[in-house]
Amino acid sequence: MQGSFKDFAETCERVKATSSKIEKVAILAEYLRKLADPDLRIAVTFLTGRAFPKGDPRDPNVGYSTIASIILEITGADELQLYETYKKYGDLGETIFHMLSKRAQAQLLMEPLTLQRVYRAFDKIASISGAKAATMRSTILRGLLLSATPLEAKYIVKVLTSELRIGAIEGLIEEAIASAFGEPLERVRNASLAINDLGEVAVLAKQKQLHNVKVTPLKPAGFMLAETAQTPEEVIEYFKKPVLADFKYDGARAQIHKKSSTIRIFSRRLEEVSAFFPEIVEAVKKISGTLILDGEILPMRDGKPLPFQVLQRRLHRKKITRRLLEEIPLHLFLYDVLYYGDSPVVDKPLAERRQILEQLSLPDNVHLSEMHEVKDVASLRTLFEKSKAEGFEGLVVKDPGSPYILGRRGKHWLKLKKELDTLDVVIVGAEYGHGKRAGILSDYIFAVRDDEGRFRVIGKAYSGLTDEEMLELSERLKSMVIKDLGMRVLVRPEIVIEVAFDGIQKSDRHDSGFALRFPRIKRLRPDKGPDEIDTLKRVEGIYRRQMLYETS
DNA sequence: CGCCCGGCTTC
DNA sequence: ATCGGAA
DNA sequence: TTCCGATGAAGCCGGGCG
Repeated sequence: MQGSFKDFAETCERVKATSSKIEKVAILAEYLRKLADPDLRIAVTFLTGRAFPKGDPRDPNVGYSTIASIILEITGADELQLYETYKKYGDLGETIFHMLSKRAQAQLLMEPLTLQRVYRAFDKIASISGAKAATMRSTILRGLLLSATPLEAKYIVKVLTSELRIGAIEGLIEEAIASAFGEPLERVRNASLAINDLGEVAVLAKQKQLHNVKVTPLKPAGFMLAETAQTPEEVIEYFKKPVLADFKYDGARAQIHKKSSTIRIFSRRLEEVSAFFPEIVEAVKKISGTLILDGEILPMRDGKPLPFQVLQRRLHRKKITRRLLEEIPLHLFLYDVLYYGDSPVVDKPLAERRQILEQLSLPDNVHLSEMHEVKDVASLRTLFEKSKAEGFEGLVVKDPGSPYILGRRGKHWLKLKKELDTLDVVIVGAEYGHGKRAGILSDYIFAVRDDEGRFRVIGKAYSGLTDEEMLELSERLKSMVIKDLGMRVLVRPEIVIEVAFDGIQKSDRHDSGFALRFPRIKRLRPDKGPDEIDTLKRVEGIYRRQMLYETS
C-alpha cells in the first residue's frame, strides 16, 4: 500500500490545529512510523517545506504568480475573487482550498494521489527548461491540481511555495523522527547536521544506521552561528572570562572542503558554490591535507575590504570572465576548522582548533581572521573600533573552550556589529501582510523630508513592533487611507516612527535615492509631528560619513 | 535586442 | 539579515 | 533557550514582451 497524499495533508492539518509541540511531535511520529522507506523519504522532505532535499540542484521554479494564474484557470474565478480570498487568508494554499471547495468536485472517480505521484510531478516540473518552460510547468501543475481534492491541492501549493505554516519545520520533524523510530534526539540532530538531508536521516533511523553518520569531507555540514549582542559590556559580563575576539567580515560565509585535489565550497544555505570562486578553489588546492574549513569570502583591494554590493556581482554568476576576476579580487579569511587529517575536530575546544589553523601554510589570498584574546571592556571596545576603522563589520566574540556546534546559533559566539544610527521618519504607505498577518497593515513605507518639505520615501520596515502595537497601528492607518492600491495603501503622512539601520546605500528603489540596510522599527514617536522628522540632508550626511569610514 | 518581472540567494 | 512570539 | 514565522535591500538568471 503506497502512502497517500491525503494522509499527508490530513496529518499536516492535525499538526497545524494544535499549538502544543508535544502533540505535534506525537501526531507526526505516528504518521511517519506507518510509511515505507520511499514514502518516508518523500513525506519528511515535504514536511520540511521543500519539494527536494536541501542542496539538491533541482528547483520547481513555480511561485506565486504562476500558481495564481492556474487557480484562475481551474476555478473559473475572476481576479477580484482571487484577490479577496488571498487578502483574507494571506496564504496561497488556503486560497486554493477555499476557491476549490466552492465548486462542485469532478475528481471523485479519479485514483487517489500518492506521495510518489506528487513527487514525480514535482521532479518533472523541475526538469523543464527552455522555450515555453513556464507554460509547460503550468500545464503539468494544473493537471496535478485538477486530480487533487481541495485539501490535497492546498498542501501541494504549500510545499511548492515553501509555506507549510503548520508550526514545524526542522526541529520538531527531527523530534518526530527520533520518537517514531526509538532513536535519541541528539543522534538524529547530529546526523541531520552532518549530512543535511532529513529524508535520508529518517530512512537511516528506521534502518538503525544512524550511528554511522558523522562529519565527512565533501558533504556539507551545518554552520555554527552567532547571537547578537548590543554592547561590549554585555559581552564581557556574559562570558566572565578571557575570550577570543575575531574580526567580523562583511562577505559570504563559506565552508571549504578539501580531499586530495577535490575542492568544494558550500554557502550558508549549504548550496554548492565552488564554481563562483575559481581563484579561491585554486588557492585552497595549495594547502596540504584533508580539511573542512570555515570562513568568509570577501572582495578586497589594496588590503581594504570593498562594499558588500561589489561581492554580490561575483555571486550566482553564470559566466565568470577574466575581466571580472581582475575587477573584483576575492580573498578568503579563515576562522575555524571542522575536519583535519583523518578525523572531525568539531569536539576540540576553539583554542585547539585555532592552533591547527595557525600551523597551516597559506597562499597569498587566504588569511587567518584577525583574532585577539580580550579580558576587559576597554580592550574589547578598542578592538571593535580598530575593526571598524579598517573597514570591517565589527567583532565575533568566542568562548575559547567551546566546541564547534554544528548548525546551531548559540551563546558560544556573540557578534558585535557596527553601531546603528536611527532616523525619525513619517509613514506614507503600508502593505497588507501574509499568513498570520493576513488582513493587517504590517509593512510600513516611510519617508524623510527634502529641502522643499516634500516627503521622499527611503524604505520599508515591518519588524520591531509588538503584535499589539502593529494591530493598533494597522487600524489607525486604515482610517487614514488616501488611496487603495490593493495589497498596498497610501496614507496621510502623520504617524512618526524611529527606524534603526546598519547602513545607507545609494538606490533607485525609492524616490529619495537612498535605501537602508536592515531597517527595523525602534519605537513609535507620538511626541513628534511630520514636520519634525529627519531630512534628506541628514541622510546624505550619514551616507558620506559612512563612505569615509569605508574608504579611509 | 533591450527592458521588466518573478524567483532565488546573499547579507 | 532583523525582530517578536510561543513553549 | 530554542525554534518558528514574516519580511528588508541588492544582484543574477531565465523568460516574456514590445
